[in-house]
Amino acid sequence: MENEKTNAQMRKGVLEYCILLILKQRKSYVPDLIDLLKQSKMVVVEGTLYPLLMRLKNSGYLGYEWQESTSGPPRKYYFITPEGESFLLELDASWRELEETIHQLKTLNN
Amino acid sequence: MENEKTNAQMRKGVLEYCILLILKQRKSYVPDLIDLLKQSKMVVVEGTLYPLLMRLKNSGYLGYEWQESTSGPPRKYYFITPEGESFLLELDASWRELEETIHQLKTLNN
DNA sequence: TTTTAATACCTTGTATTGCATGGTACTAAA
DNA sequence: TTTAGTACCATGCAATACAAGGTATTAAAA
Repeated sequence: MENEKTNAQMRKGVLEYCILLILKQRKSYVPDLIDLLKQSKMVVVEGTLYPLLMRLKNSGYLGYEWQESTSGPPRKYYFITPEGESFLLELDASWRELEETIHQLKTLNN
Repeated sequence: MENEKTNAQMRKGVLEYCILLILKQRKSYVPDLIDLLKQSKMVVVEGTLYPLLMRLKNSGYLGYEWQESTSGPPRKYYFITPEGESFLLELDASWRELEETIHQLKTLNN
């Protein structure tokens, strides 16, 4: 149980990154995102996602558009903006650096 | 500047993991840890580290011993316990999963 | 001897943020 | 017209990283 907390914390840190990775490839609305993230073992709930999307939108990295649905209320589809794409490039670099860091720490030998 | 925040957040999530990776290989006291982490671009300050080490110790993952210093007050050297080692194995698994997750999300194609 | 500088420990207060919970609104079917 | 399903969003709490400041020990300088 202690482990799950740290496991969760690891995943938290890359949550924004994951969202942007997904939205780069397909417009999605919140239940879409939750499903996709669940498939990737990133368990996330609405209460986390909505504020996060709001922040990313307010930063100019995301936009959205409404789409009618045949089975319920309209859906808010988020998509990545050009600024979001370049932000994503930086996150790619951050991620690579982080991988490199962990690799280094695993092989401290001096 | 926005990037640095997310970059930092990514690194936060694996901070405990990094600490344990280091302590598995050498006993260290706080200024040691800060130096090593700085070399790995994980910028961390005392105010973060002390409470974190306290938590890990209280969870049984770390122990410590005092050592005299020739250049100042005695140092508190932390080391990893057997429980810490097995916790670390779980974190290794979490990290591998996280890498796998990101890899998957980068190649969503359906 | 007294003071200063360096080193190392630790605590407190603040801000961020993920999550649990609950609320509102639209659609379709019973 | 009521109920169930779907989707949006907001509020309050808890965890935690960090900034800032405080205490204690040692050694060297005054």
